[in-house]
Amino acid sequence: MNRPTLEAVAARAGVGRGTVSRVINGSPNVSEKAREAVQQAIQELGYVPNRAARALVTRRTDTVALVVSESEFRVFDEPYFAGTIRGIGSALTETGLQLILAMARSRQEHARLEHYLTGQHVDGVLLLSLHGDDPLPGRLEAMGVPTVLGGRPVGPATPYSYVDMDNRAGARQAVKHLLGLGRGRIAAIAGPQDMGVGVDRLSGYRDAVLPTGLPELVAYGDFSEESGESAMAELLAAHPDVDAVFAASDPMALGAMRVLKAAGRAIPEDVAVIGFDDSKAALHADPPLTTVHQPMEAMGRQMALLLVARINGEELRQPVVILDTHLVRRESA
Amino acid sequence: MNRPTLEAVAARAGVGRGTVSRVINGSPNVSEKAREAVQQAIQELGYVPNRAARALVTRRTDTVALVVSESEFRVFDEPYFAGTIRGIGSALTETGLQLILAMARSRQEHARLEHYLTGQHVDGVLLLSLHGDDPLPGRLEAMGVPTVLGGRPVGPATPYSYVDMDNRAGARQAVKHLLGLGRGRIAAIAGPQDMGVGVDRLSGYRDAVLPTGLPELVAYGDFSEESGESAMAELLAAHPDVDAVFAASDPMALGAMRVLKAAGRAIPEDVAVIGFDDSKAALHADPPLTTVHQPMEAMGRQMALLLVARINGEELRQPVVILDTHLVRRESA
DNA sequence: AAGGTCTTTGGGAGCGCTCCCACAAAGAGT
DNA sequence: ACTCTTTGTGGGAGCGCTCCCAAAGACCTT
Repeated sequence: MNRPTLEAVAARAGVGRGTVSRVINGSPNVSEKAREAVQQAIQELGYVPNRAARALVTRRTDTVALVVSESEFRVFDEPYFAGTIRGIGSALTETGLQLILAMARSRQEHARLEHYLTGQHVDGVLLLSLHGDDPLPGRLEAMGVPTVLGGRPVGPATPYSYVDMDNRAGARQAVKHLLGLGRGRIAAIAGPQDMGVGVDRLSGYRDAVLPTGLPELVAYGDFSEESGESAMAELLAAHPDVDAVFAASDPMALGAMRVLKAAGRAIPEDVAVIGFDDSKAALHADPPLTTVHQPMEAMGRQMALLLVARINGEELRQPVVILDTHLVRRESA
Repeated sequence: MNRPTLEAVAARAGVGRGTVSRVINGSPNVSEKAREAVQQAIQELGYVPNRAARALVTRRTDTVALVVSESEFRVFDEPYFAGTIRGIGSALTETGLQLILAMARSRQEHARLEHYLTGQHVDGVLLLSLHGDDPLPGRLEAMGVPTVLGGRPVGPATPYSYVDMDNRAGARQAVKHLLGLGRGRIAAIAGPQDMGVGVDRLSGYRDAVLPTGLPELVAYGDFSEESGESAMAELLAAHPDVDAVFAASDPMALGAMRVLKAAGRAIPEDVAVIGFDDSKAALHADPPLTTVHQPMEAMGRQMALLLVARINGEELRQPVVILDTHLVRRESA
């Protein structure tokens, strides 16, 4: 039952440890004959290198962590999560790295997690949907742990590398579409303003509305369906004449639609609605929700690729990647 | 920048390596004085044990893998996934184990994954929603890797340990509720019959229908919304007089509802609908979907706990855990 | 006071690997 | 023929930890 070691392979192949190691790590300076002998021995013995032993000497664990911290614990429920993790997974398997899922709910678990991540247990860290000025990325980078964020962090010119959607352009395009429909009382249900996504999607709305001289009607939510409902109720109370809504997330748009319907407004006749995410739920909504598509799987892939490049110490021309978004027209607007 | 080693801590505390190791691992035979000195040194140096070094000698990695294989890659989209992983995460952090997410899309990645998992890189494996007679759990156990399944595997009396919902009882209860409503043409949209869940939920339906002498009207789906739509269409064509539907998953129930509405049937007046999952979407459906609740987070926790127990070599009286399900009555039935 | 037991301690050995140095073998140049 | 490379190879050292053994103390007994 005991797994064979490098030494066993060497003995079997009639070579030294060094040669076996070279074959395994693809060193060029190995004779064809030796390589074949080693490969056969590996095959016969079913040899699998011991990661721990390798990690001990190389000081690399070939492992990266995807951190899901307390406030974003519900990411699992969110439509974008599946795509992102899929992208991360596919990019990572290609490079042979392992993905560990690090979760932290309480504050003390958070501290423990930071301790763990900085304690040479992972080669790099992937951080999803950061809120506010979370100190984690700064601490990690300070300890020499490469970190890549998913979504622009708030604050001016942070030094972190990240992958993000072009949220601003997407929002702008959505609102311009509403404008093109002849709507004149366009409201926005914005996301949390302590997140880059939240800020950027609202900026996009403003970009489109400002030049027209039309009023800015804004309510805030936290991307959840419930918050979309209350924001819509608020909007409806303050501006009964609203004729279009741009919601910064699909769940919020869905919540808004529910409230609008309950208030007797026809969609899109009375009020046009556009969401953001291009989630599955948007497609199945009634009426199907016009929304802004964002390439989630690509984002995951890019995050992983960026991280791998940084782990390998490559000089990055571009530590930031921005992915295109575009409007998907359906029936709600 | 170099992280301190055990030896550094020992030197600082004025004790030997052995004593530091004992303190870290909570050995009882350490004097109070030594323990304090060591703890302070650890604090001052910010010492974090090197996992690789420890793993090398203990032959334990303190890591378990959650395998998400090709066919179930969409689990990320499924409502039950979030709860399960949450439960796994919370149970695991308590025990200090790390969770690695192992994904395999293609067949060859699958082979590589098996190689990896059996190659002493993880202490145990968690397998979600197995299809058919997947050879993976058998291979893993044969190689001495403890494995716990989420959901009963098909086939009579497999030797694996697993955690499952009482799917049969839940389904039976749902159908009995339909019967209690006076419905007499109750159809089932069953899940894949190569999965325990699929089989059991259909059995529950039969348990309730059989004694009544009413006809069994069954169509099959794969738990997805789309499959629910086509199954419902099929059912409607074959049995236009159907007055109730029990779907083996919420997405299928939602798909069925869409088709029913399109066919002009009122829910629940013309056709009552019950789903299974108690997902968030069920709550927000129109009308709110009556469904069978299953404790997903508890399932995740139990899976993790079972695995940990097996890893620690505990003698298990009960290598199988079945969790209760119950009907949640809303407006669709 | 001497011998016993139990607790606590330090440190050698060794886990399986990579790194690197020394050296052998094979060409290449004079 | 001889040196000087170049290429390929074996194996010592050591990564940071746990295990375990021998020895030192502490505390009883008689």
